[in-house]
Formats: sequence, C-alpha cells, structure tokens
Amino acid sequence: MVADHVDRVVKQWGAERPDLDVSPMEVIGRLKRLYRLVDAELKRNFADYDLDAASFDVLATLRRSGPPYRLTPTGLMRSAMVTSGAITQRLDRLEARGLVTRTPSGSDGRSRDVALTPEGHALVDRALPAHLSAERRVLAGLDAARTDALVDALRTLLAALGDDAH
Amino acid sequence: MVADHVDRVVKQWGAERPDLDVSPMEVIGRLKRLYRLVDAELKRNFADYDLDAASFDVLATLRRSGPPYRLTPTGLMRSAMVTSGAITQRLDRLEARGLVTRTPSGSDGRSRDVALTPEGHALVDRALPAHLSAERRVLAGLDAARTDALVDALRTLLAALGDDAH
DNA sequence: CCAATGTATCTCAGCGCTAAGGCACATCTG
DNA sequence: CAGATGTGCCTTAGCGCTGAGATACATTGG
Repeated sequence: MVADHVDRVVKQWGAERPDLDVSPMEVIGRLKRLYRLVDAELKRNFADYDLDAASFDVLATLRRSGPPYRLTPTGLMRSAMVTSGAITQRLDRLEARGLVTRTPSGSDGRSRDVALTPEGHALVDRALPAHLSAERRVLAGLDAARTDALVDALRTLLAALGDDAH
Repeated sequence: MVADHVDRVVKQWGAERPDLDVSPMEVIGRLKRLYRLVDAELKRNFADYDLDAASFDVLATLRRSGPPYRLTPTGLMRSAMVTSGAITQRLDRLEARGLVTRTPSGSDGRSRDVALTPEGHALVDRALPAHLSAERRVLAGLDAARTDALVDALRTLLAALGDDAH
C-alpha cells in the first residue's frame, strides 16, 4: 500500500487534531482528487473535436435519447445536474454552431424542442469512440474485481443520496 | 439492484450504438454524478461559516501542516490541484478578510510565506467538525465493507494516474 | 562569472456556471 | 371560470477558475 496524498492529509490531521475522526476524508478526499484528474484527462480528448465536456454532454444526451433526437431544456437540465441558466447558455453556443436547433414545442407553449442537427449528430458520433477510449485509459489501472466493487459502492451512495427517483 | 441514472444511460447507448462498449461509463458517469452531489452538500455547510470550498481548502491545508502554519503558494497549489492564478486569487480574498498573511520568504526571493492568522486558525477549527459531520452524512449509506472497497479502488486508480509521487 | 534555463508568483481577459429574478403559459381549486 | 400556484425557459450580475504571459529571482553548466 503506497502512501498517497490523502494518506498524508489524514496523518497530518491525526497529529494536529487527534480529537477528531477524519476518516471520511479517506473517501471524499480521494473522490475529489480522482474527479479532477479524470476530468482533466477527458477534457484533452474533447479539445480534439472542438468540444468541451458541457457541449459534449448535451450532444450525447440528445444522441442517446434515440430518434427523433429531441429533448426539452428541462430534460437536459435534469440529466446534466446544472441550473436552467447553464442549459440556456449551452444551447446558445451549440445553436450558434449549428449543432442543435431550438423550436417551440407543439403541445406546451412554455416549452421548446431541442433537436440534434445532422452536423451535431455526426460530430457526437465521431467524438464518442475517442471519448470512450479516454475513459478506458483512465480506468486501465483497475482490475475487474475492483471495478465491480467500485461500481457497487458508487451505486449504493448515489441511491442513498436520492439519485434514482425520476 | 435499483436502476439509477447511469443504468438508463448505458441502456440507451446499448440501443443506439450497440457497436460500442460503453461500460467505462458505469464508473465515470457515477463518479461525476456523485462528485456533484457531494460537492453541493458540503457547500451548504461551508456557507454557515462564510466560507466556500476553495477558501476552506486553503485554510485547512495550512492548519493541518502544523506549526508554524505556514506554506508557500506553490505548496498550496499542488495540494489543491488548481493553477497558480487560482491560488493567487484565493489568497487575495483570504488576506483581505484577515484570515492569512503573505510575507516575503527569507530564503528565496521569488517565494512568499503564507501564514494562518489567529482568526484564520480559529475559523478553520470551528468549521472543521461541521465539515466532517457533513462528510459523514454523505457517506452514511455505505457499510464498512463497501467503504473499504471504495477506498481501495480509489487509491488504486489515483496511484495509476500518478497521484502519489511528491 | 555569464548565459541559459528553470522556478515562484502574479496579472488579466475570457469563460461557464450559479443564484436570483422575470415572463409566459399551464394546471389546480374553489 | 377566475385566481392562485406551479412550471419552463430565459436574463443578467457576479464569481472563481483557466490559460497565456509577464516579471523577478534562482540554479546550472560552460
């Protein structure tokens, strides 16, 4: 067991505040660091396709929703876990690049239909394999058993935090 | 096993792009969603102490470093995994609030000593127990075995990504 | 000792997001 | 049906971070 950054943090707290139990940091601290490293790595790949994580997220959400590749801003907002203002701005950027269109919804006067254009469809289909490769590269150090255990733990935590009721 | 958001994503991709293996998303997708949920939860606690995650991170790094509670901006930058510009700005804010001081380093003319003031020290000591409680609350759904497995997997991944050599 | 390179910090424009609020339309309730 | 409440989307100010670059000082190698 190699000592990592979080091991040092925990050890330091043990010396400075021995009255406190800092063991939750073993999880949260590593979660945060891993997220940052993974995010930085994936960002490099998106740049090859003139994309960023936010834009790809929208395009991919539309793409995987299946024909007619059409969702509402609210649907995209829920999926992305960002505010409505963030979605508006993402769509502004994607619309300006001709990757999505926004049209009034037929059934609900408040709503809009966001649809993938052929260009948007082609771009996400092109970027997706490289994105998956980048994800696989990031996870390459994990054997199958640890991967399963990780997924199980993450799923349990997400469920406990209410990330399944839709 | 309850289906969660990522299960639906994987299922959608299986229908739309059966030629691709999207299993890495089982890990990366959940990691991202969990990070966002945890971050939002911890942010609520920081607000009670007029802090945010960035400011708390700096104060806590100085605090746990032990007497004389003094580090360089570079040390803080490495620990926080942000750019030097971000640290400069964090320190500007903390210095303006009287929570840290910046003085020229004696030994290296390029460097600075960042030190916790008594006010900064008191604030982080006050906020820390509540922060740990918030972390424990977030992890409450995970039993001991899963917690150990999670830490093991995260540690393995971090090591594979080079997050231990300092 | 000098020149070249490396390191530490700061500056700043640009970016994407949040939070708060506004507007239009939809739905519920008496 | 009218009023109250809820929902969907957009607007905008403000914020923290990045990325590129500048400056000053340190170190290395001839």
